[in-house]
Amino acid sequence: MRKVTITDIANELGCSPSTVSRALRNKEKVSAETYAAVSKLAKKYGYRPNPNATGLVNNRTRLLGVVVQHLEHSYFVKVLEGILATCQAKDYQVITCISHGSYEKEKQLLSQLYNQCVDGILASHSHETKNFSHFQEIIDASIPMVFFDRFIEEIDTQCVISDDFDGAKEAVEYLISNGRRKIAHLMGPEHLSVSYYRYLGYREALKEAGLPHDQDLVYVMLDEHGKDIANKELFLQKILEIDAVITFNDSSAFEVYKLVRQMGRSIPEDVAVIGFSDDPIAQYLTPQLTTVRQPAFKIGQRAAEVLIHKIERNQEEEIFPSSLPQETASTIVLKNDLIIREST
Amino acid sequence: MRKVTITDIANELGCSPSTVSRALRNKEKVSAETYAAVSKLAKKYGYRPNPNATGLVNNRTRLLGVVVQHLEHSYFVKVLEGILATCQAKDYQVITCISHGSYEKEKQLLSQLYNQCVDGILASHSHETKNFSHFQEIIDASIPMVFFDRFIEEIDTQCVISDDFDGAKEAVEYLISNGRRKIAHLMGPEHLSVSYYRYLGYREALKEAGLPHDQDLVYVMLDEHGKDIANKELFLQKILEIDAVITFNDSSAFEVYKLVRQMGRSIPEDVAVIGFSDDPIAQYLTPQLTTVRQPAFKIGQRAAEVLIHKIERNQEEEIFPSSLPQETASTIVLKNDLIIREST
DNA sequence: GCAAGGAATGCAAACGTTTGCACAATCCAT
DNA sequence: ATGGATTGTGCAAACGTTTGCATTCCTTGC
Repeated sequence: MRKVTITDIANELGCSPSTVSRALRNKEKVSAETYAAVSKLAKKYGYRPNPNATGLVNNRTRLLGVVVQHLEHSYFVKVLEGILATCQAKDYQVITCISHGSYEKEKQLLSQLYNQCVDGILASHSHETKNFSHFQEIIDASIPMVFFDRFIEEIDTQCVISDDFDGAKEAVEYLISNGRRKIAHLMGPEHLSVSYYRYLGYREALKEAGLPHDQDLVYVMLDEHGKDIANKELFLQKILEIDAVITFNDSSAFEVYKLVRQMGRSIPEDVAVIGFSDDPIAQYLTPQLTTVRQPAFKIGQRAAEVLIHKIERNQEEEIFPSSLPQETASTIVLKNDLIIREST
Repeated sequence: MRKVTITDIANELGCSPSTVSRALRNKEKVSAETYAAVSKLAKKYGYRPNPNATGLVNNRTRLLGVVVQHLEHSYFVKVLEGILATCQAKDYQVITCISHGSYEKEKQLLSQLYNQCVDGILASHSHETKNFSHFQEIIDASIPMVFFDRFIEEIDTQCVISDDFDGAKEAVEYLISNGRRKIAHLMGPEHLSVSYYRYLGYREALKEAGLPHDQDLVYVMLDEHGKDIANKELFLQKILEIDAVITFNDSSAFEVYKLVRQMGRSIPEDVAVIGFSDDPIAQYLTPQLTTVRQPAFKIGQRAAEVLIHKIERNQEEEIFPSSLPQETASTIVLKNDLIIREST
């Protein structure tokens, strides 16, 4: 019941394992007959190289690690699907890890992946993480690493994100073009770069349209779903004056729906609402939610492509040292799409 | 930049690698001093065994494969989270694969996992799969395997599912206890065992309550989301007569919402609706959807536990052949919960 | 007829572990 | 003192590959 090895084939053929190895990887010269005989037997027995053995000698595993904070939002699931799609095509396997938003867990997961000898790591850091030295350690150990969804200033490596500034800006421009003038913003948790970029996009659109920026129209979510909002009472009163809201994500748009109704106003007639992400729930809300769709799948794909490119570049580098120019840290920014539905 | 090896430690200590190995695994006797010295150095350098090397000699990788048809329903995501939780605790890594509902892809993924030398596989077969020989081949190659979510009669191995019969039955009983008498069922795709069990549960509840079973109240979904229903026109007309519907999943309950409204009736006053799964969308519908919650996380946890138990049992078996009684194929059935919301 | 060159193959070391066996040193009972 | 356990350690093989070097055999050219 043992899997067939290169030695089994060599024995049956009466030649040495090295010859079989060479024939299989078609690298150095073997005679045409040997090549044919080996190929035939290998096919017959469905020979596959033992990844532990090749891993040991080549010092690579074709294993990639993914660290993500949770899979509750469909956004991260889609990113993961994108990663898996690319890895499937390029013949890498993916080890998925969830940090549950915990800094300690994140540290632990990274060190596990390091010990597992993955060829590279894709990560989106947890909410809780303020100190990024555990990522730096991985990079220092020369494990290629690419971040997605979240940009980390402190760390000098590649990153794939979506253009949140532009996404928010376009959404607000659309509201303005529909005649909305008093547009509020329900902003995400303050320390997240994504919250901030969306906020800036919102401001920029107002500015370009010559509308005043009123800080009283900006409110901050204290949790991921918008159930808890700073200065909620003020926001409730403001709902009577505004004609549109753009929120940080789709579940918080649902909370806004409730508040707007609580104040006796209707969507979209009195108040237009735009969410962010295009979570499946957007289509199940009444009215269906207009939202900024992030290219989640594509983010995953690109991130994996960048990582694999980096890995294979390193591989070459080892064979021909310094044949390639030094790669610079770069950030790939993908465009969002505004999906217009009934709430605007 | 190389990781520290057992030999490095041995050299620094002036002893042989075998001594270090023994000290680290604390197995055979080493002197107290050697043990202390080795432990100290190992800790100092953060020594971790190379998984390729241990994998090669022990013929195990602490890698598990998961094959799932997609991650679009939060159900499968939660199962995956459960699997990851157990594996995290037991120090296994998980390679996730998505079949996208394709039989060919499923075959390909299984053989990849086999070639990768995973210690075991967790799988839920794709919609399309009618022939299960590729699973049988894995089992014949003595790779431990456990199925979840879907039961396969043809294959003799362990399986973890939820009690769909009972879940549906309880839901219908609840409707009856609320005075509903003409209860329709929107059934899932016909060849799936889950569809059938839910249907049977529905019938059983009617029977026990002494209500007639009317086949005109049962309709079949032609897709996963219930946008396409066999005999849709008939169903529309029936909506005028019925006072409740239980659907195959939550997204199809949303379609039923639309149809009920289209016929000018209201939920829950005229028609109560119950879904299945407790997808997050259930809470975002208006009215919020009563649904049968499947213990998805727990299913994943249990499936992984069963698999790991099987793997470690096999391990022992190799050391002490036939010391343990033959394990029998068994099915673990977990209970569902009825989550009561506004739609009933 | 023989050296030079090339093609095809084998040998052996290496990757980092584990483990059966052998050996040396120590201990206790006779 | 002598013998047999007991204890700690090292040697070497094994796991399945890859690969630099050596070897063999065959051309080919003079």
